[in-house]
Amino acid sequence: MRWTQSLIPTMKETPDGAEIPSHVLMLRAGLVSQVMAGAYTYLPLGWRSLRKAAQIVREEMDAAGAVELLMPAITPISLWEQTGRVEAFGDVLIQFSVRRQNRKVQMALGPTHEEVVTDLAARYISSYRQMPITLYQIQTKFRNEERPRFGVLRTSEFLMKDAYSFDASVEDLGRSYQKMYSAYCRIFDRCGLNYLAVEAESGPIGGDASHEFMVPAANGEDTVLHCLGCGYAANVEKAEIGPLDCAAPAEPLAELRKVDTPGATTIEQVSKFLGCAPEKMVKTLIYVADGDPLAVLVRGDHEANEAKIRRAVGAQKLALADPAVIERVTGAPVGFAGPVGLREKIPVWADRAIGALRNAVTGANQADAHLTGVNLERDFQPVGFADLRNAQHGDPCPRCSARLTLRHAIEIGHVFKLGTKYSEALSARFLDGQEQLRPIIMGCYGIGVNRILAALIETSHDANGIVWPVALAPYEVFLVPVNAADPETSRVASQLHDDLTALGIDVLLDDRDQRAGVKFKDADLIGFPLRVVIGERGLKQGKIEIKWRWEDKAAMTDLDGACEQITDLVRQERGTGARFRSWQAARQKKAE
RNA sequence: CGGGGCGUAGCGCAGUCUGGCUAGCGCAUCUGGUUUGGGACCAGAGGGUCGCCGGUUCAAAUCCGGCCGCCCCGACCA
Repeated sequence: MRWTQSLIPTMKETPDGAEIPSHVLMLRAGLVSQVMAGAYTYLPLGWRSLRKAAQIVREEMDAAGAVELLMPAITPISLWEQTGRVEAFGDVLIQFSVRRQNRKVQMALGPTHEEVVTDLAARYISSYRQMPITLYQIQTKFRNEERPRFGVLRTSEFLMKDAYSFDASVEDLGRSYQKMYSAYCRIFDRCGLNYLAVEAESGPIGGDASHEFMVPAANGEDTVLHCLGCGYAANVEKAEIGPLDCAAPAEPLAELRKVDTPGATTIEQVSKFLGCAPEKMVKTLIYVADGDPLAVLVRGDHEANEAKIRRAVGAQKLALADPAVIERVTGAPVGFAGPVGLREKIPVWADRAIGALRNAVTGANQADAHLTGVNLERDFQPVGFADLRNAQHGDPCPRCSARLTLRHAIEIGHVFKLGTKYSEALSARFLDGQEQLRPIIMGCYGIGVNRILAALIETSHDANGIVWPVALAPYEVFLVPVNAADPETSRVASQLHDDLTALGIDVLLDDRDQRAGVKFKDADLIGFPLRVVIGERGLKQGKIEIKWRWEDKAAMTDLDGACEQITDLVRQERGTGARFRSWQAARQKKAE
């Protein structure tokens, strides 16, 4: 391809509104163009990279034994009604209706395809002999994001690989799941991503039933806890907390005292008002679990974790109580709840860290008042202690007790054991070997293909621009004729372009009538892995220049045989990405 | 949906507070010339419903009201 025949609108300046590196660089390098909030055109270069990512996904899914199909993006609303997900998705589901003759047909744009694929399975899978089978597609998904942001990281329309496994037993599901897990590792390895497979909040099957694939990045929306000691990694919603030092400090018990705290309803306000640290305070949260109110105590500087609470109290449904309920059970408006005296009215659960508090500050269950000198046993006694909070940076690892590291990350993939939720709702049943009719056991597996690009750029750029691995680069080789007006330069460049292209190398020839500096800047900005420069000086000695994007120095090589040499280099790097990886590793080491 | 910011040429911005010359600058584009290894230089040219609607005024990019759009923080996120 020649530059002048493509559409590559690179920009010198950062467009107004773009902040994070991936967004800035994708716009500046002419990969994407924004159409509206949350919707982007993939320009020729961006589309090439996106297709390469999709192709890697496709190859590895095929290798793992999954079969590709394509389901429609428009779906009948009735399918979503059957599984109750019209309500579950709410405004995220993009619904619309069309007129057909004398009736209206209600539809939704697919945000994911469990319903459609399960309906398909219900029609065609009726025997255990047809399983295991895993179906997948690479398709545009639609979700009406409340607030699209971060460039292509959170958009209302995105390319997703979604796969669904169908098994006759939980054991078989485990094998299907493991195959997908391994395929994901190969996919992200091939894409040159530094990722973590983290434990995520699991579904109905429990155990290690869900993993998210995360790329640690400063701008990631997710939070993961990672143990550098043993490798344990989990989403903050899932992360367990190791044994804590629960011995109460050797501080004498203070007198229980009520103090006026007018208008101070938050931990921050009370902390400021009374001059006490948040970690000396008890946050009392009133929840409603399956219809019954209960209180949860966590330390002032901790965050309650609803999934852990739900598990601890054995509730199906759990939500923070509304103000009316809070006022009824505590006798005070929101912001003044405390454990003292609450036990007589509702069950009180405490996070384990509460056990180590001495002379704490809590709400007084009375408007504009708090209690100081509050102590466990003397003043209140929970019905139980459990791990009820989100893990924090520095908390002990549940496996090895080393300290957990908190990192922000971009979620690029998710594997999940679904169980029978959808097969039961949509009557996808099969006959087993004992002639019993049973619901199919499912798993689902998603990859955000756009996010592969964004995550890569977010973690692989320098001051000059993107640094692509060969696997994802829009073009593998960038040919720069220094002076396009020089006939010999242009002849050699053109020949090299044709020869490399014929050998199956993705090459872009910068045939613009521009000064060399402009071309070099764009080469670095877009980040083509291998830059080949053809200049008059070198040509006089029969030499051209070759440089990897991630290296500082260029190497001169004989024009004679250059085509083969370039082809070899690209092919090696295609296979292993070894050069890219070692640059990444060196860079990471430097950063630490 | 709460809080904040922004909207002027393809892109980045100044001008708005304190209303008044023909709405300006840099980049990009076009023409001619000189250049040609890290975003060249000279001369000239084209390109604008100042987000939209309404109001105030002799006069509105500028003041007032409403709306729309974009970005950031928060809430939400199968």
